[in-house]
Amino acid sequence: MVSNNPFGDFRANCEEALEQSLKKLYPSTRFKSLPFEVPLKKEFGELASTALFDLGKNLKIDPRQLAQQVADTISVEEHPLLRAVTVAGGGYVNFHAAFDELSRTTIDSVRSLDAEYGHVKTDRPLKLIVEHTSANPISPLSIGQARNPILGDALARILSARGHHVNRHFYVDDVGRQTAVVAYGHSKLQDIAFDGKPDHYLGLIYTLTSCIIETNRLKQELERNKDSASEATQQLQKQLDEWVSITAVLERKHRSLFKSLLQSLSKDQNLEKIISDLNREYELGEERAKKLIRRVCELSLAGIKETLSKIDITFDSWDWESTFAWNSDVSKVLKALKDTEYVYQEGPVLEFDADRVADNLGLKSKLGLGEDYEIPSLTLVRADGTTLYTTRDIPYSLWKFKRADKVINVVGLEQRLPQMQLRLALWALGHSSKAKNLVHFAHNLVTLPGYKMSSRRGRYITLDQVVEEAIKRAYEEVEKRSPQRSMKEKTAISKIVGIGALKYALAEVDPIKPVVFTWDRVINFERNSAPYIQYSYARARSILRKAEKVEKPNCALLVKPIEHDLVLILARYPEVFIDSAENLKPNSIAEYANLLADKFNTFYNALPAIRAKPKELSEARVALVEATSIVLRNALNLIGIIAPERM
RNA sequence: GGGUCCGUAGCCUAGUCAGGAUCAAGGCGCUGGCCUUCGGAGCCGGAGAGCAGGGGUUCAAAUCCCCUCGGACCCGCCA
Repeated sequence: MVSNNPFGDFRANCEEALEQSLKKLYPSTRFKSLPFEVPLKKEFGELASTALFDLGKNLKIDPRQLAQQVADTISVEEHPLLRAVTVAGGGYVNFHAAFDELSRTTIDSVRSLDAEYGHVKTDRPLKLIVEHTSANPISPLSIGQARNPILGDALARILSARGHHVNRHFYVDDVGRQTAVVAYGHSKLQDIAFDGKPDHYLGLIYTLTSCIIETNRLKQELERNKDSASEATQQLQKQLDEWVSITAVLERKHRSLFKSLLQSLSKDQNLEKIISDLNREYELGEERAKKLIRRVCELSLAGIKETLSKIDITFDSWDWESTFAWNSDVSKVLKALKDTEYVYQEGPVLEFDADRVADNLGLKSKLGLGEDYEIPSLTLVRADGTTLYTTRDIPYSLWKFKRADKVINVVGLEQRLPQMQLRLALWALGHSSKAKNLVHFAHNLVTLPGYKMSSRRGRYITLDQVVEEAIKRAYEEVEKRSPQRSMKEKTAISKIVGIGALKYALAEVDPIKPVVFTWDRVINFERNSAPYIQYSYARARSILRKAEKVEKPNCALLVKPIEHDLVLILARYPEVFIDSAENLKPNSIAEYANLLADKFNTFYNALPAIRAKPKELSEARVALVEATSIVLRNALNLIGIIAPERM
């Protein structure tokens, strides 16, 4: 029999058995759901129920006695995956699996479902949009942001394996001050040669331009306030000092570029105004601005795409933010919002009263907020008539919901408030179901020890750098361990291993927790890493290349504890997968893959497969190896990591 | 000041949402073994925490509630 969830079948057997038994013993008592848990020790079986603690308390009978009654009532013959039911502790009912049957079902199922094994389909397939990465097209992707594409891509793969129809969208954030800054800087430097990727070049221009503008602004402001020795002045001075020191570093590193940029910019009078004019013109869709800004965004984006394609991350749709500004979607939304009671004018500025929406619709507790917490208002329109990021995100969200039932925004933790305001805006507009189906998948950042990366300050390690280093280090490892392979093969392997290591390091940690960047952490080849799992896979494949093809293994011959362990882990993969997909937990797949690799290596070391005697045992073990290799590969693929045949 | 999140061995991480078993799980590092013909990026063993601290709820708390402490993030006419 082929099952897409062998452990789930075992669980169902246990539930049936317990339910029937309780019905027999206590016909009048109704049970809502019977609690089960996976025991920590092998001697306690494969699944245990704590249902009798509760019942015992209600009936004022020792739970242990009840458990014994239950165990006595159950006849395991009626449940194919059940071998024995025992009682332990203060009243646990322990269910022991019939391994001959469980092994057979599991191994048969894995081998026949192959790439589909474990990826149990949902009953309610949805059209989903996973929006991720969505980096500003003004600088290269940094390692600080790198969890976003890696987690976003893993989520998309997992949800798609779950049977949802998933589209991956990249929101190109081309509207806003930052693109005006880089476009302006770029426009002053037409013919400078730069070897390297365009996003790296533009990132540098962005930093240098920001630096000059910022220093300038702070100096002017200090000049204006020079008579008052207030706290504000001190603050300004402090900021200026920071920028001056940043400038010093940049000037030293990029002398000629900095010099020519400074020369050009100093000819212009009011830099602040130039930037905000350019921003406004772009938002209005004026040709001059379009020419300048689109050009730099496209250049940057080409570089970003190149980076992403290196790590095998692709998108179905590139959605330009400016589209929504230019096609009147933004103005329609603003008009609709103005018709609600939640928008008010504050001088020239338009504000959205998010707090009131939450109060009126009783949403605060749903949003996890205290009733007396006041949600800050959101500025929709600036004094100069331009809109803000979150404002434009409202029509974009509506646009996404025309194409999907549910939208998952993979966005940094620091944007919690704007993401919440965005949802509240949808509620205010009457789109409550859309608001409910808008999910902010919040993740923490990768930080450098001691400080946060900042592209404005030019303080970042690019993802390109890390990828390159990862591949380089992987090559050295391959060279060390498999010097006999051809150069071509070594290169191919080192890509798979290096990128795998990087992805795994960022995917394995709970997304909500920060990751502190160190090279050794992000490029790790030892246990608890992608290379370790990949190595286990390669070992399994190596056995399979040498072994004869097994048709009908007799899995009941697998009787050693480690063989049972391995079967059990394989059997559990579908439940791990379902939990990971339903609760958006890519890291649990990473964790699982590592556990499976661990068990496999123990097995590998303890028992021979090919040369086991008799032949039937060897066949059964080879089938187990094959099943393991399939599940290792399936799990790795879900987090975007390739399982190599050799390494 | 207000809000959200995090705090598990020297270090990194799982377990916390859906509370359970007198060894709290892995990895790094430390340490003692294993070159057993299927790949040593490996395997087997040892030492090392009682889950930030304190109260409470419960038959049962790392897990739930409250308080305190420490750290991160947010409270922009930035994104």
